[in-house]
This record gives sequence, C-alpha cells and structure tokens, in this order.
Amino acid sequence: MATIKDIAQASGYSIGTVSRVLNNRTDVSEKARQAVEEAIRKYNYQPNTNARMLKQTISSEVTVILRGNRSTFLAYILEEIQMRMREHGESINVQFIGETDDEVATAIQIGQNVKPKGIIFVGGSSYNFRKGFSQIPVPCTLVTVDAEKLGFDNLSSFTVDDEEAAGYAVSKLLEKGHRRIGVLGGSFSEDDEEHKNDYNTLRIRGIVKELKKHGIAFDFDKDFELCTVSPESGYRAAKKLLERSPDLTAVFAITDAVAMGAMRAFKDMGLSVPEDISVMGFNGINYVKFSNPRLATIRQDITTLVRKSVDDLLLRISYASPAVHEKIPYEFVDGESIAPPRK
Amino acid sequence: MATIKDIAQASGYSIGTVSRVLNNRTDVSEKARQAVEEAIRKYNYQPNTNARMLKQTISSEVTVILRGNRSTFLAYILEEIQMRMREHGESINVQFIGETDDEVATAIQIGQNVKPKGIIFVGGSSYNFRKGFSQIPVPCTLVTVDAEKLGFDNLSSFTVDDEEAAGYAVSKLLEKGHRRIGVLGGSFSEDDEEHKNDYNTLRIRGIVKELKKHGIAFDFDKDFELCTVSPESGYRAAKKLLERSPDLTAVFAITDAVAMGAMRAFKDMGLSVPEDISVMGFNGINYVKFSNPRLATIRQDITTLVRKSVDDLLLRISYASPAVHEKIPYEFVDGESIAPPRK
DNA sequence: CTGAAAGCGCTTACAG
DNA sequence: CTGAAAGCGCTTACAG
Repeated sequence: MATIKDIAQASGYSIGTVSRVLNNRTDVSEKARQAVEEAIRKYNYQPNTNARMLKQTISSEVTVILRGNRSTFLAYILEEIQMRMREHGESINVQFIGETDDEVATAIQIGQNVKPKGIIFVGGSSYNFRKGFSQIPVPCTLVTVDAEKLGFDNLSSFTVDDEEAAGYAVSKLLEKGHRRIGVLGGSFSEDDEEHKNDYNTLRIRGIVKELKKHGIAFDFDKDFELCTVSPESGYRAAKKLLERSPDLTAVFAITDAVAMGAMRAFKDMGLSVPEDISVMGFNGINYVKFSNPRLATIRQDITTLVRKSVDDLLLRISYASPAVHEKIPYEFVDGESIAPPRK
Repeated sequence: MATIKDIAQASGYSIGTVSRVLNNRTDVSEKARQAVEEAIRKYNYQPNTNARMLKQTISSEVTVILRGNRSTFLAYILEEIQMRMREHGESINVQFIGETDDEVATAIQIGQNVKPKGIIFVGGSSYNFRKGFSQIPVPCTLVTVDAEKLGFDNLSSFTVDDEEAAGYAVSKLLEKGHRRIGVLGGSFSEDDEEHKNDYNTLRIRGIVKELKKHGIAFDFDKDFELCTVSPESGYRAAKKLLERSPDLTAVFAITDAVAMGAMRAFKDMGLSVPEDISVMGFNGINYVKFSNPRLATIRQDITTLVRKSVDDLLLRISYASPAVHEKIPYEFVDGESIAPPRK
C-alpha cells in the first residue's frame, strides 16, 4: 500500500506539498499539483483515513441512528439516506435502537467511540433532545420530528406536518360520512413534556382538532387504543378497540404497518373492510398498494425528505451554516380500505 | 478529552502499561491493571480509535453490504446484524447496492477508503466472488448464498439450503393435489457461470427436481415468468403468467414480496386465492401473517442465520480461524393462500 | 510556493 | 512485569 511518502518521492516534492494537494489547498503551484496528482494516479494512492483523522480527532463518517425497530418505513428511509450519501461519496455508520430507547444517550455514547462528523436521527423524541442534546457538538439532523422549538443551533429537522396531515386524513373520512372514528396510536400526552411533540401526539392532536371542527368530541377512553408500530400490535389493538366500541365505522391507524394488522384483525372478526369498517393508514409504504383491500393512506415524500436532510447536513459539516427546520410535502392516497359507512 | 497520557499519569504507570491493559494483555500485574482501570473509570476515558487503527492500518468497523434494493427481508437481516454486533460492542458501516450491482467490486472500492476489519455480504452472486474476491484480504461472510464451492479461506457462508427448501415448498403444493404449478422468479441459468449458484437458480432447480420426482416436467416457456424481488414486479409477472397459462392452479413466488404482488394481481383479475389459485411464498417476512389471505411460505430462521454469521466473523477477525459454511434451518408455514385445486 | 519538523494518540519491539 | 522510545501516516505551524 502506497503512503504519502511514496507519493512524495515519486512526485519529487515533499510530503508537506503532497498533503496540501490532497487537501485541495490553494497555496500549491500548478506544476506541483500536477506532478503530485500524476503520482497519486500512478500508485492508485488512497490516503489513510485513520491517520488523517488522528489530527482532527473525528471520524470520516456520518452516523445514522434509527429509533423504532422493525419498521419498514424507517428501513426505507435508511436506504434512501445511504444512497444519497453515496452520491456525495460519503459512507455511513448505522445504529438501530428500540422504540423506547434514548437516541440522544445512544448518540453520546457512540460519539465517544466512533466520533462521527455528523449524526442523522431517524425518529426520536424531543424530550430526549431537550435533556441531553447539548452534549453533542457535531452537526445533526432530526428526520421525521420537528426540532424547531428546541432551538439548538447544530440541530436541523425535516418532517411532514404531522398534525396537519393527520387532520387531513381524518377530513377524508369525514367527507365520506363517518362520525364514529376510532384511533390506533402510540403513547401520547398533551401535558407530559416527554411526549408533547412526538409524532403520536401531533397526529392525535390533528385528528381531535379536525373532529372538533365538525362538532365531534373524541372520546379517548372508548375510541382510542394503544399500540406500537408493528402489524402484530396493530392487530391486537384493533381487536380490542372494536370489541369495546363496535359502533365505530372507521379507524385511523398511526402507521401503515398498524393499519395492515388492523385490517387483518377485522377480517378475522368477520368484518369486511371497507363495507363494515374503513381503515386509514399513514406513511405510504410500498405494501399499501398491494394489500387486500388496498390501503388508503397519507404518503410522505421520502425522497424529498431524505435529499434535503442529507444535503443540509453535509453542508453544515463543511460550512457551519445555520440549522434549518423544514416541512416536506405529503399527499392523500386513496384506497379500497375506505368507503362511506353503512346506513 | 482524556488521552492515554492522562491515564498514565493518574494511574502512576507508563503509557505502555496503560496500553497493555487496554488491549487485555496478560503481561501486566494485577496491581497495575487495577490502578489503570480505576483511572480509566475516573476519567471516563475512551481510547482514540483512529490512533489505535493507525498502527493496524485498518478501521475498527465491520462493513455490511446489502445487495438487492428495497427488500424487507434484507432490511430485517440488517437490523438483526446490527443488534447482534452491538451485543459484542461492535459498530457497523452499511452500504446498500442494487440487485444487479457487483457487491465484490463495491467491497474492493470501499476497502480502499473505509478499510473495514471484516465484511458481511447480505445477498450476492457467486460469480462476482469468483471473479474478484481474491483481492479482498479481510475476513468476510456471505449471508444467504453458499460459498463453499468457491473455496476462499477468508470467506464463510451461512444460508438455508435453497434447493431443498424450495423443493419442500413445492411438495406441499403437490400434497394438496396441484399438478399445474407456475413459478415467478429472478433470472437464473444452469449453464451460465454467472447465475449457476444464485438463489434463483437453486430454488428453481429444487422446484423442477421435486416436480420431476412426481412425474411432472416443468415447462419454462409456459409456466415461468421473470420478476425481481419487489411486489410491483410480482404483480406484473403474476398477471402475465396467468394470462399465458390460465390453467395453472398454483404459483410459487421466489420471495414473499413477489407473492404479495401476485396475490393482489390475481384478485384484480377476478380470481380468488386460494379457491381459484394457490400462492406460495419464500422467506417468512413479518407481513405474511397479516396479508389477506395469509401467505403460506418457507420461513428462514433469521435469528440463527445472523447469530452464526456475526459470531463467526468476529471470531475470525480475532483469531484467524478457518472459514466455515453452514446451512441454517427453515420451516414450512402454512397459510390461507394454499388449498387443493378446484376439481 | 515549498520543505523540515513537531505532533496527533496510540502500539509494540527492546531492554531491563 | 514495566518503562523509554520508535514509529504508524498524516497535518500544519514555522521559516524561508
């Protein structure tokens, strides 16, 4: 393996000069640059990343932390992130953590070992950020959760407007004539600092607001059932919900995976979707187009979400530009899983 | 940030001794070890990975290369790998590449930058390995493809016996009384060196053999349709297949995702699964339990697959033990998607 | 614009 | 069992 010494020798310049052209510095003569580049090509020389980083004491990678296990949606986002990173010639380090783990604590711990030059959080809870994020010095981006109110200058965020989008989804059910709408969602709270800005709370808030606008008061005790993001959990929760409130004519599921489980649960209860009960999802994963019935959902524009997230992070790693907070587009995708309620 | 110097000073020993306890070497007195560990704890000291690796000129990470985009199955394997790695205190670098990209060429290219201490290939084609793998010096593991015949001493492999498992799946269809079984699969070839050992070829070989055992000759022109691993592709291929061969009573789909697309296609053609046509999947992803109808499939034991793959790789990274090639268990999961053919 | 030299934080023969 | 010292491959003031 060629080292900087070999290149220095081959080019006839010192290792200092080689290092300078390696780092694209301007204080190098054109002649020297060409000689060095020639030698680099000839030897197919690759600088040793570890040695470079020794000085800078940070690693060359961006770390991606995904919170929320087994989610097709997050896995899809991860893949998009890696693809976009690759377009920029960057490689990523990946960590999956559980739905209830503390992503910021994880990041701090990782920071001590891997020393990433930037971190992308996919999913997370603003409570954890408020509590611990000040300990993280590198540029970070939070994807799918709004971090504007947190006010950290090294934390950007990109997300759909969960509250608005969920309200929009419910308006589609209302349009069809539904009045008795149930909700399958994760743990949320309007009071608790920990959950106040989680997507669960935001979506539920959007739903409740939209219902209220139409003169419907949402009864949490009767018409809400707790679940995680898996189809298994959606299945169980849907069953419980409908056994308790059999007069519901539609169900909003907090994610598509939950909706898939719910549709199956209803079928197993001897109900038809959408004749007996309508089901609405959220996210727009691939499978919704192939489920039976096809799932109506809110599709997030993941490509835009990821492109903006990655580009912004790399920009801030290189140029220390300020953090930004952006909402990305979503759209309603109609499907066979919703229909007007039975008279 | 504390460095090895600080620890040396605090412990009253030299940096050499500190380094020795850091590396778990035996030639250190118990007294010294305790004093050093005490100081490490006190300062919450984390060795600088870059500096460590400078000597060894390799990075501290394992790289995982996933070939085959957008596959829920692979994403699930990835997550399991990361979890298992974390149990060992290891972190991973991840690369996704397309279904037709060359994973070995990618690995070589990555090797020049990231210098992983080991590589896990999830999916891949033995042709690419035969062609380029000799250029890769670090311990590697190929998951889901058998590499035994390749004979590289730094390449282990863990996989189900695709040929046997696919044959077994078909035997289940035969048991139900099916004689006209179609296949949706990826490109394969018994002659072409490039595809000879791909899972597509192996599974199809297993199917053809099993059919033959029962006196049925598989007609590739009529009863096979090409697809990739996505539900979209499965949807299109299933439609084409059944339009061409409407007398088929069962279809074997090369993956669960393809099966999902196929079931939806049949429904859109006005057919009932399994009354008009049975569908069998392969892999055992989460969603098969919640599809409508529930998909019958071959479930691979991913937990075992990943545990063995990771443990073996880490072992070989540390101790240069020989490469191994193991088959992992699978099982038939019955489902509503298969039934006896209509008389 | 260029080179010689110090130094990044570790590891590892070498000597004792 | 331990310490002093060389060296891993780079970067970056410092001098010129």
